[in-house]
Amino acid sequence: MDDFSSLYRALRRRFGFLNWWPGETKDEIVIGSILTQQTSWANVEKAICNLKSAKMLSIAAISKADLSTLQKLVRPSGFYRQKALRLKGFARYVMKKHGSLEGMLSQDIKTLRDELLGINGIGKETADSIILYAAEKPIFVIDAYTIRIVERVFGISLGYDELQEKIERSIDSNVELYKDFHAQFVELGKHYCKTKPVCTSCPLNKQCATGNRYQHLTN
DNA sequence: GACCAGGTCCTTG
DNA sequence: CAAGGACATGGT
Repeated sequence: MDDFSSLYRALRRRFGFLNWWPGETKDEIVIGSILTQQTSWANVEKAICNLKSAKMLSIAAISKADLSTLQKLVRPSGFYRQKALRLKGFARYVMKKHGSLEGMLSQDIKTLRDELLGINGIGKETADSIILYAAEKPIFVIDAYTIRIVERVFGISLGYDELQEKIERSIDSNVELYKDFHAQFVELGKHYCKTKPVCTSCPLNKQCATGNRYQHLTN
């Protein structure tokens, strides 16, 4: 019953092609992936806008930035002391080790992922977001919504690595598909799958659907 | 005022 | 390994 291709088609019909991070620079995508940790995108945009105005929307600029200046610029995105530190730490690491962001991103997936996970402030989701959206290499990004939705729709409860492996085995290994499917999970989650333990209004609950748990999406 | 957001890290049991 | 707290601003 775990037909991810079918779920994707249903979501795609319901929400359209979402196209996250279209035509942005790799620097902006990476910076955004750190700023968006546990934070609404609207707030992240404010911080990105501040960085852009200050000409600090690049890894090279951030690597040389003054910490308190960085804190002020990213403040709207929340956890601003922590994020300023993470951003600067990441940027300094990249410039020192690779000389440029592109240098780091051009490595193969496994090397890149292991390296990213060793940097403070970069966990699995952020590492995978950077690999998928900035490096544009096929790795499926799992987030809290993905885990919750899969629990409700398919009734299976898996951890990050297991679910990632399962989804990657279930659909084509395609960067554009991975990007959009991940975005679709988040979009669906924002509509129907908030964190409340009991979500009676959620159409994804088992009792809300019969055979096809996401039939309502296709109507 | 309560709840939540496109997580991660650190400490405990 | 699972659970719980800290980190913080802004929208509903």
